[in-house]
Amino acid sequence: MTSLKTLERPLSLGDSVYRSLREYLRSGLIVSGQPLQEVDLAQQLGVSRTPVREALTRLASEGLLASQGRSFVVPALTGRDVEDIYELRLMLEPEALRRVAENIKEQKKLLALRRCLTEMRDAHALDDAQAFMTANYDYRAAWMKLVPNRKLVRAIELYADHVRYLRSLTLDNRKTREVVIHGLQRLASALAQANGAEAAAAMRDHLLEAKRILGKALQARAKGGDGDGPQG
Amino acid sequence: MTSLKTLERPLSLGDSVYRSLREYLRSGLIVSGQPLQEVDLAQQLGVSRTPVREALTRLASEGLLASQGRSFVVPALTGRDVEDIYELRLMLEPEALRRVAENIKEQKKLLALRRCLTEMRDAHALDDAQAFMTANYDYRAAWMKLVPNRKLVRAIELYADHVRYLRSLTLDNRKTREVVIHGLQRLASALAQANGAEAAAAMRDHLLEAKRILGKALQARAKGGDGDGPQG
DNA sequence: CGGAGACGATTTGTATACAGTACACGGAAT
DNA sequence: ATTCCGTGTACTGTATACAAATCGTCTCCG
Repeated sequence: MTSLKTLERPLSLGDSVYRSLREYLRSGLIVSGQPLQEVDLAQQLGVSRTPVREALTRLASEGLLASQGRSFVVPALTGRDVEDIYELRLMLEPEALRRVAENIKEQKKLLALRRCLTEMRDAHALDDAQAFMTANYDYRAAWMKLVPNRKLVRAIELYADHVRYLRSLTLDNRKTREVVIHGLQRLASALAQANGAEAAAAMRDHLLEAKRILGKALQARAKGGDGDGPQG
Repeated sequence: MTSLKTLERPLSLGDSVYRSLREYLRSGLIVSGQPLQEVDLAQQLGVSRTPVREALTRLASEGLLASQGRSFVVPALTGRDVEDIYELRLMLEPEALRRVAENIKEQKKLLALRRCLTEMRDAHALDDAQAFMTANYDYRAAWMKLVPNRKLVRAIELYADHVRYLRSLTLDNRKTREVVIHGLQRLASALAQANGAEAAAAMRDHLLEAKRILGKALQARAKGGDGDGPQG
């Protein structure tokens, strides 16, 4: 036998709560405003405060929650935060894809990527924004799996999720989705050709474009809202 | 009054334990091998298991501990890990310093940096490796404080500490310390001139050099040891 | 003599109880 | 009427008790 995958143990309540809360945060179901109270969450999830506390601690340590006074709150992303996150992503993700392109051994590994692209195209044809976003994140997960440097993966994951729910603001738009598909097609081609420089450039352009569109969407929303940031 | 610093509340036991353990890990006082047992740690620190557990969870979530079976252990850094970490640092730290150089408003902010350099030189003259390392990390903390992008800072901090205690292997060497001083002098000059490109290049060369020397030291140690990695 | 199974001990996972603190609400005094 | 102070409530921080699971050891059987 060569390498056995460590079989997943029946994950603990702490882990379950962590995953649930994380998913709620990503999807925007828990928004900033109400302070996250341990007893509340515990009752809603049907567990005691202990695993809830553990999950909150972990989330805070990853920056998905901020401590305010004694309790945790969902931090409101400012325009500055978004700028910072994209600056960081521009440092990491193009380089990560360069490494992927240079490490492609068999084209087989790119199959999943192509499949996600197809799903995105289908969803776009059906004008299904939700399915499009799902396929979009699957695409992302697919190439992230190919990054050989695991520390790099962790660093990317540290912040990519933070703007995830914001993308729903922009991917509702038909034109935006077309631009995204085009960019990711270019990226997939570069990977298929094992062209590291082109893959990096494609990702760079994709991120710049995403940031530009997101910036415009946030500005438009701020004009209609209270103007203290993208998230209220 | 303009802006009052939020006075630090008497930090909780959970935080205290977290800081203590983190410091022990950094200094190499807790090494991999013995599994970290909650009751043990709790008794040694004079607290109950609850805050210990909280601290362990946080450390694990930051990658400073790994879960093995049910308990946490100090992960052994492999040669591959070191490679990955330096690859990541090369992506982030030169760019961070480019931003610092481009954001220098007043030379006053560089005073702390110069002071640390002086301390390093003094320590080197006295052949005090310990003081040299301390000054070295103060230097690092000084420029990190000037990085405008806080998300970038967090990403850098994610892994910089992981190889920290390994540096003691190399900074014992006189010649190494000279090289380090030279590199950081070059960096300070670039910052003083607000030359972003030169600052980035200086940091890049510094990291490459540090990685090269560390690699050699690890190889030498592996030859004498059991060869399963830098940390036993 | 070796292996397998069972039992016991040790350790983690979870719940709950208790203590301390901060915040809010109300009353009284200026 | 407003402000300050006091009391009460609600929440977090910590400890401890309890449950479940895993690991080691010992014994018994093949």
